[in-house]
Amino acid sequence: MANDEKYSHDFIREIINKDLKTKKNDSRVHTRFPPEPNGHLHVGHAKSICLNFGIAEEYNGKCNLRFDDTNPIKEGDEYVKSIIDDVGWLGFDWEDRIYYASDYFPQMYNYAIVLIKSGKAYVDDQNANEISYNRGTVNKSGKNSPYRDRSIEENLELFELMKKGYFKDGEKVLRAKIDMSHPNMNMRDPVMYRILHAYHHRTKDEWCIYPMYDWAHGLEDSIEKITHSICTLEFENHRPLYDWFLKELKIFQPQQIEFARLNLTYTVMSKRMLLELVNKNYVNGWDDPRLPTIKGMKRRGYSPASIRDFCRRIGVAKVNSNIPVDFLEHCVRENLNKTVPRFMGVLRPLKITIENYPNDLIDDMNVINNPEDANAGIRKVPFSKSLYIEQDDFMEYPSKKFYRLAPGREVRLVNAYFLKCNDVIKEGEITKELTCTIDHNTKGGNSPDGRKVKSTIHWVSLQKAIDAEVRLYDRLFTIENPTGKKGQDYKDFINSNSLKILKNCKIESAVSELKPFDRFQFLRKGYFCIDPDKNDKKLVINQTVELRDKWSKIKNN
RNA sequence: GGCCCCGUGGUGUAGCGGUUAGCAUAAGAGACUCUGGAUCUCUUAGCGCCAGUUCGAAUCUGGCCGGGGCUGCCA
Repeated sequence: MANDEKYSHDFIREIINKDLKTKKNDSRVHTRFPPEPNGHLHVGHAKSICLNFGIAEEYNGKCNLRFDDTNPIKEGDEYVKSIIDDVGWLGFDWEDRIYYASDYFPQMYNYAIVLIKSGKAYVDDQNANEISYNRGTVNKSGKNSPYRDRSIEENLELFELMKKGYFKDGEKVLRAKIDMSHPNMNMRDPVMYRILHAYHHRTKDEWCIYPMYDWAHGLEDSIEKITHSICTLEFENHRPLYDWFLKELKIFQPQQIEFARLNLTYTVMSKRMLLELVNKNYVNGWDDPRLPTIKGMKRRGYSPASIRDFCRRIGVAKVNSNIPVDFLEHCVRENLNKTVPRFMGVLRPLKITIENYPNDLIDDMNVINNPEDANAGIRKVPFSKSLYIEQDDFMEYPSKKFYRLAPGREVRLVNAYFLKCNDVIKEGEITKELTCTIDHNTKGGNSPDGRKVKSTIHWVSLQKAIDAEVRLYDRLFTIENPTGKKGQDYKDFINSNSLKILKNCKIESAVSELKPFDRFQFLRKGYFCIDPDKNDKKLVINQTVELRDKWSKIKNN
């Protein structure tokens, strides 16, 4: 199965294939997704989620959802809930395997005692500044702590007192005894435990010492018998330490594998910046559709399938890359095109009156729901003497390449009639209304005489249209890499026009039946979804992404 | 100055000693179309550099150049 053509062949799967061949780990494949519950998930996490859960699926293995909650100061329950929601929404199943690093605190403590007893760990009384100073620099080796050679008995006693709360925050730490002149800074007697008299979202006040990432993470993986511990590139230099702890303890040793995290153009992905954008109200909350958060993408109308497809298609490697956000949008369009129904909505309405149509007649037209899906069927859409069409679909003095409606010109109203514009009613420079006629022989959209029109436009009955607020989103930043300009704050590049609200949109009434997060296409305009702000009085619609638009290129060239 | 990682079309990836260097996307041209959408066809475009090993190198070796990371009691 693992060798099947349909699966991608990245370097991680290559390692797994080799391990399977040599029957390493009894041919088990067991991964994990280990978020810290200190923020909301974003599309970068989605890449990791798809990788870890995807690999487990492909190899008939398992993937755990594990909260790496070793720092009570930053972490909280609300994030745990949010992460669980998001991973589930993306379409992955951890079955009963939802774990917390904090559940392993007692075991970690015991392992620390093992290390102390073997002379490989010691309690250090230096403060944070001293430790930092004595660690040296990348070019200068560090200095041994004056407390480095305490007796095992003293270390045991002190460590126990640390745990019992005899010391204040920062007064002591437990350190691994490795090598203060190691060329890898991580190996210069790294801190294993710090004292934090802080309330933990799960263990409450049970602990006042908390394990550091490097000490904890390998233990978590080992305890869960993870076979392949996949993380991002910045942990490459931590791998020797990861291995060192497990080897000293002589316990199960997973293999840490590092890959390049996802970067997307025109956005930021760091938790710190995302938090700042939210807290300082540059956006409206964690689920703002302009944000690359999972919640933002959900509200924007991105489907889980399209995000999964995107993550699969960008591949996984060790080169730092910056993926064009257009590619994400391409994946979204491709998925939505095939799966989502079409409706008609006029975003910027222009009234037209059909002179040769009965005043009171409202006739139902048969309109195709989705030309990409033969099973989607048709629906009835009311047609009447007065209609709204899109302002963009009319030009009084058409430019050369424009072939929509213009005075004297004929176009087709989708699934309705051929329409000809006769007069333009203006107030000053502004076009207020068009008077038109239809060819009654073209009902349904085709002419029996076989004549063609250049263009087909959408429409909504004036009497039957419903009003809606439509929110249009543009990229949040004005440059591809907002964090890449040295000396400049990423906030300097925030796009002040990233949100446009259209309040006077005229929508086909069937859209009012849709529920929040339902996705659809407004014919010829783009993909949209119902915003959760929708209520009985107000219909709110988000633009997910525009359709590809050749005309705008022609127009602007 | 130390240590670690990485260099294949514009972008993202495949390649595992012999391939017309594949795929996707972007760009350009055309066909088709009741969405200037979708679909289809074609075109442009790539192995960082220099040596070495070999009958043969994107692939193996060395050097160079370029990019990224590492000096939290964060993860």
